[in-house]
Amino acid sequence: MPAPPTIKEIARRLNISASTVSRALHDHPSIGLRTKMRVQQLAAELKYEPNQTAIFFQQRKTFTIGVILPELSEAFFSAAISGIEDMAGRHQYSVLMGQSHDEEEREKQIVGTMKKHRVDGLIISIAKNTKDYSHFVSLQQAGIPTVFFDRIPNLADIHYVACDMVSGTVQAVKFLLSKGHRVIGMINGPEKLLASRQREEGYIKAMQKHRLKYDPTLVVSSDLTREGTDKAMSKLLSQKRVPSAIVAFNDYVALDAVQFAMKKKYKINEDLTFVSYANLPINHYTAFPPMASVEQFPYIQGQRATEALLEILSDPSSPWKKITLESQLVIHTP
Amino acid sequence: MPAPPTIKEIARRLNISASTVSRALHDHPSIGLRTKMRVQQLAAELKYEPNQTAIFFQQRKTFTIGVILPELSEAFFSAAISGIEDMAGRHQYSVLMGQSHDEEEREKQIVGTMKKHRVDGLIISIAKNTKDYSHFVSLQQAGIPTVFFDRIPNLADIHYVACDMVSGTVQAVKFLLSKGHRVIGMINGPEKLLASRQREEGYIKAMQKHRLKYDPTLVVSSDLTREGTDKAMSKLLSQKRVPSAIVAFNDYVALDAVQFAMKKKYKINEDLTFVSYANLPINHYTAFPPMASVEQFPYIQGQRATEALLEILSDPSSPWKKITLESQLVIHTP
DNA sequence: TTAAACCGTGCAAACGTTTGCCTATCCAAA
DNA sequence: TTTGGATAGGCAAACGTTTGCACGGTTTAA
Repeated sequence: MPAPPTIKEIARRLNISASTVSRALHDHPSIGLRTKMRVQQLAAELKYEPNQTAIFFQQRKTFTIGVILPELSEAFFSAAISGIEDMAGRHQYSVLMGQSHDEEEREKQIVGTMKKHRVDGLIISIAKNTKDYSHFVSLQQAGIPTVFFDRIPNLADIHYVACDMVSGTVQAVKFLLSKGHRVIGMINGPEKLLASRQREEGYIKAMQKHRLKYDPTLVVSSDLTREGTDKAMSKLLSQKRVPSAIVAFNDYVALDAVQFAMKKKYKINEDLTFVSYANLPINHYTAFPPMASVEQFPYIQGQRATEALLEILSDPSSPWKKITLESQLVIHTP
Repeated sequence: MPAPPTIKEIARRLNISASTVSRALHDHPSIGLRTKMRVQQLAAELKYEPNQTAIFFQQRKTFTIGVILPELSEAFFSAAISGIEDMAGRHQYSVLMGQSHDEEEREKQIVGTMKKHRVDGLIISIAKNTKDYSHFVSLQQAGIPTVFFDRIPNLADIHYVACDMVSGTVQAVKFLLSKGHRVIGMINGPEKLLASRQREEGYIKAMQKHRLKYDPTLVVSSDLTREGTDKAMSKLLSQKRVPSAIVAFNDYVALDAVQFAMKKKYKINEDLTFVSYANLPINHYTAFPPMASVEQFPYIQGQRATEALLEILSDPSSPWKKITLESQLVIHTP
């Protein structure tokens, strides 16, 4: 491993100055054709590659964006990161990765690393139990543009990309109504989550539009564990008005709920129809998938977040990006 | 965004030299306690953060490892990258990501970017249709240690981590034999793949151990598309000896095969038992998952690859790492 | 009392690249 | 012959940090 060739080296060999070499390599107009050729040829011969670390340092810019996600191995996030990487790559940006494992401490630490690496900007989906936002504020102070994505903190002036669950939920409930269901249950998530509130809002909205009265006992909440879902299900199925269809908070919940219902001898999607929110790529394959899923387009969200960030980077005075994608019901045709 | 504080700035304010500040910040023994304190206090006040880009440049080391994978959104790879990130993070390394989308061109381009970024080392799972390895050779020339992982190129002197499918296949076939199956089919992948050869080898080995003769007509191959799998299945099910159990190349193939079999009114895991190789995290949830899966531990593979790379980085003279993990049969208890 | 040892600090170079400004040469127009 | 403008290229500083070496001062041992 001989030291890689540098501009200086080329300059020395050609008996010209480093600045000339640099300009020649960049096709600067004030360099004569002769020298330009000589430089470029020698550079090719030596397989010269610019030392980006030097350039990053000198330009105070790294052409790198940091991405902090809760869990890289979750289908939703890995789709998102795929979108991020594609869009970033298309614009010659690199992607630095970190996963918080939904822990606030780790998240703060990664933010620190990213800051030290002098990433040009960040895309973050915050950890579940992050309560303190000081590390995000410090990013603002440091002048590192940040686009939040999917899980966004409750702060005033931020850029974000998120997916509105209201519209998707309205579609989901309407779909069930159109299939003749009149008693529709919902297994929602923890009440403090924005995602939960949006789902409930959509549920109510759809019912009202159809001039049906909203029965709160049909909306139960699960802590998203299997036990929580089992509890929610047994509550739902033991009430006076037993639903003929259920909207589940997400695919994991739906699958738990399906298993519960199967144990109770319900015929899935006959006695009891399920609709869910997609995070698993499996509907194709499961024997009793939900009949329809509200799709959140993680890949596209990732792309849009990256796009937004790149725009901010090229125009730092650009206004707050508040991008909301519409979720959309996808009906599974078996 | 005022310019972030630098060592120079601290030095100026304290009327001492930059070198003293640098040393004080690093707890260098030759700096007096008084100055050390003063420096560290001011640094804290100013929220000084070392400019890593300067350090990277100066140290010719970036504490960054590059990862190039075919597809970030595939469950197998996203699990792997999770392992990589965890292990890297534990050692204060960052991870730079790239996905090749299984295209040779893109792969080469990413290798170039990684080189320019001066990553300390690389972990690569090569693209399906990469035929030309020159970009990998150039990495060697540039002195960038590279650990290949799962999909490894056919080159002599390389580091790699892979998972041996032979042992897992032997276990899988044994498992089926122990369940009383005597006619066991296999849907294998394209014959040129190492992965396919290993599966067949395992199949034969297991049969021989049980003094059963190897019937080649029971091993058919699919191009891994649904159509290919359907074709393979219909071949398998229309022969004289119809298998009562099938070993499928992977989960995707297995699920396609299951659907095919269901259409033909087979009762899954009763008339026809399936065993597969895991790449989906869904066995828990599917109604008719394979009865068992050969697990390849992508997360662990990722970790081990990273471990290996870190060792190489700390001891560049270390010998070629050729790490083979044993695959292992996991029996799904419903 | 002198020399040696030690302590705390500063100097300056180096890492590779870019860029504002200056200079030298040449040619043409006045 | 002077002026003036291209044209082609060099100088040097700057980015922030680290580190080998030297320096002046104080203490310690002989």
